[in-house]
Amino acid sequence: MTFSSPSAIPPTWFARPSTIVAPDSIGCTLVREFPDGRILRGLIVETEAYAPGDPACHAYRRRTQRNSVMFGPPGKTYVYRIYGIYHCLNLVTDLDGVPSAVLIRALQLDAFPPGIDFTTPPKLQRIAAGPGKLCLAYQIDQSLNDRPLQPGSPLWLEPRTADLQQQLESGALELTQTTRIGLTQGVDLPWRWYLTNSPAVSKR
DNA sequence: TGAAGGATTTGT
DNA sequence: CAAATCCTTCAC
Repeated sequence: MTFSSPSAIPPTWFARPSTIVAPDSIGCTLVREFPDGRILRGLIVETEAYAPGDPACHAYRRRTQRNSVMFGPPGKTYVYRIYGIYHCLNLVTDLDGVPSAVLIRALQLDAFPPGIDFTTPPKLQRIAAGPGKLCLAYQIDQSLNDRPLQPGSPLWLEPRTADLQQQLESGALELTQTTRIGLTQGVDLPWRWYLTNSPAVSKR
């Protein structure tokens, strides 16, 4: 017997500009279901937006095989390999035909991920502090590209808890908006957001 | 068909 | 600051 998760974020939620979805994603939970059925959850604490007309966006020049999923409907994964070593996870956003995405840059995990040997275990708060590191922890590679973000898939999102939402509204928790990291173009666009003072953010 | 370089991370 | 490492993208 299977039930659709009432708390999963629906595709329509992603059908907005990446500059809106990116800050809205902070505080949501990224859920990973491994092939063996184990579930891992992490709070999204850092994101970046990539949008049409943005020279740093992979889809800036034209549609290619790699970036094609960004041109498609929202609510799917866009995973790419970076520097031949790591992977990065994006959420495809905005309307079908509008190439844009939100890069997930850091997660605050609630448990150590399975399947990884830590000879010298780092702090739990730093294990998913960075886009490449969170993909290692979540075992995300290109086989998870172009997957719907919904229960039954390897990855999906759950909304902010009422408590966290209230903390944001009351100012007990805040978002910091600043410029993106590691770029050579579009360096001045303030399209990076993170949960202020979170110990799991990649860089401050 | 070849060459340059990248939305990173770690260690020197 | 340089290395690791590979594949995408663009130029010839």
